Amino acid sequence: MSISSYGFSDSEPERSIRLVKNNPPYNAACEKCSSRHISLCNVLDADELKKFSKISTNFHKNAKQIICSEDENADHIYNIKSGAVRISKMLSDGRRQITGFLFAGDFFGLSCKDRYSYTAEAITDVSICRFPRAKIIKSFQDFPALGERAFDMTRTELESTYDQMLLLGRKTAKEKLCTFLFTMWQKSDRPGVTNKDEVPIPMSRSDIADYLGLTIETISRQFTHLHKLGLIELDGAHKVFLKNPAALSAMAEGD
Amino acid sequence: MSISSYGFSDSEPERSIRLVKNNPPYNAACEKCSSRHISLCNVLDADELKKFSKISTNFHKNAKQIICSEDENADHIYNIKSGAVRISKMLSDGRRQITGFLFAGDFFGLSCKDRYSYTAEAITDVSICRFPRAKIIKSFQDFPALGERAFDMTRTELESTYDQMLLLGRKTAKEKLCTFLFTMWQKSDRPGVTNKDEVPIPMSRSDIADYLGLTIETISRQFTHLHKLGLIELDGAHKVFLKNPAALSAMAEGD
DNA sequence: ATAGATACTTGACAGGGGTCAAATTTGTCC
DNA sequence: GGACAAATTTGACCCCTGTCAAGTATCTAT
Repeated sequence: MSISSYGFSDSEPERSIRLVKNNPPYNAACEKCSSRHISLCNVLDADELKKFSKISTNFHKNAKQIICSEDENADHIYNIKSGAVRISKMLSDGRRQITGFLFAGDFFGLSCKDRYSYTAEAITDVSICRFPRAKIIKSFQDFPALGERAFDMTRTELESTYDQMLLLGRKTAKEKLCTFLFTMWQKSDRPGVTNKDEVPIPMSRSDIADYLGLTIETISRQFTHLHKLGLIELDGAHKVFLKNPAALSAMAEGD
Repeated sequence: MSISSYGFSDSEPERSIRLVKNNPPYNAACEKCSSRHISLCNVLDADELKKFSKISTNFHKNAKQIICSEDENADHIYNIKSGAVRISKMLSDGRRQITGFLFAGDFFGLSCKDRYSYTAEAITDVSICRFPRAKIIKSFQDFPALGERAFDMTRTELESTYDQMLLLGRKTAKEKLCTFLFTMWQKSDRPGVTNKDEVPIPMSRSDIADYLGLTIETISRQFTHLHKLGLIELDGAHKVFLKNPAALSAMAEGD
């Protein structure tokens, strides 16, 4: 079964279709977008945003729905307003590699070919805005700062993939999970997280395994191991408390 | 021993210093650059190239010399005119991951931070031109096509890192080496390679191992294994003949 | 609240690739 | 061209992580 058998248009919820139909002259949602300050468009002033918002469409996806699929026409760029998304590639026999987890403020889909080279799926319920590819590329010319911002974000993403390659190629299972947890902790000073030690883990063990190049059993064993070492506390499978972030970080680098 | 103890300035050969001193009003080398048609600057017309070439400096490095180091100030962008370069990151205990091999036409060093996040070393003798970071970013504004070209090349690089993450996280040793050899074969229709089956392998077994997340012993064993399967012939360690590229490609994907 | 499905954890065992060591080939420098 | 060093190959052995299986916890829907 190919993952591309689930097309975007098939899984498009009715809600977003209504939004498209009622699309105002400019997208009022942009002005009050909660992730605007950390998104691609944060370099635009009020006037520019007003113009830019005309090409934006908002929609929601429920957890587990596909946002775009490998080998599908790369017609849109997606910007996450809230929720978590996983980006993955698959081999023909079903082996999967998750190349990244994306959150509010992240964008994806700016392919260099005319087809997506990966699949994006909602981990949690997500709120997303998207832009037609041709129009956003035009916008990069109309608003050079926007193009520079997209370039910057792409370079940042590229550098983080280098770190992930070091992890995948050279770190042990324990180091991999420590790296993952510490990174999630660094990202977790967001609204909704009150406790400084608390790290919400929206994705499943299976997702973590496919992100770190391990199996779910190894992930589970390493969680248990870190717990026995006193480095973490678990409250269910999706909430972790880091008891010693510094030690975890050191362990992540093999020290 | 930190790799950053070898600074760029320490290993700068005298030859390139003379070149800097004799720098003409514009860099005549750009006009007749052999890698111009595949490089960053291939979007510039003759006039633009003349202006752009003023910020370029040419130099050579011998095999094994360091071009730039992790944590060093990211002052320059480097463009490879000929030869092969490896990009790597290291853990504190010496474990190394090579994130990519670069060849004529490739560029590197366009960091999003003020320090390089990786080390670049010459695998063969290399001919390189470089540009001060601040000036090339200015050039992206003066010549928008240049910025777009850099952005395109960065996105292409990003997509190839996704493939490499799939390889590192989910492929077997055999599949990894098949992928590597097939990719090198695809890149090898370059001047200097006459035989259609011939693939020059400039890098060492150690480099290949650190690129594929394996050890040199495993690389060596897999070379022997592929030879016994009749898929490759070896002429020394640095020249491979692909006897059946299609089968190798299928094996690279696990089919 | 209960039942079934799904997700996660734990255990037993095995194998792919790592480690250590030695032999062989290739490259380099007078 | 010969000698030494470096790189590569090959062999023996083992461990980390994967596989297979069973048990436990959590989630979802009535």
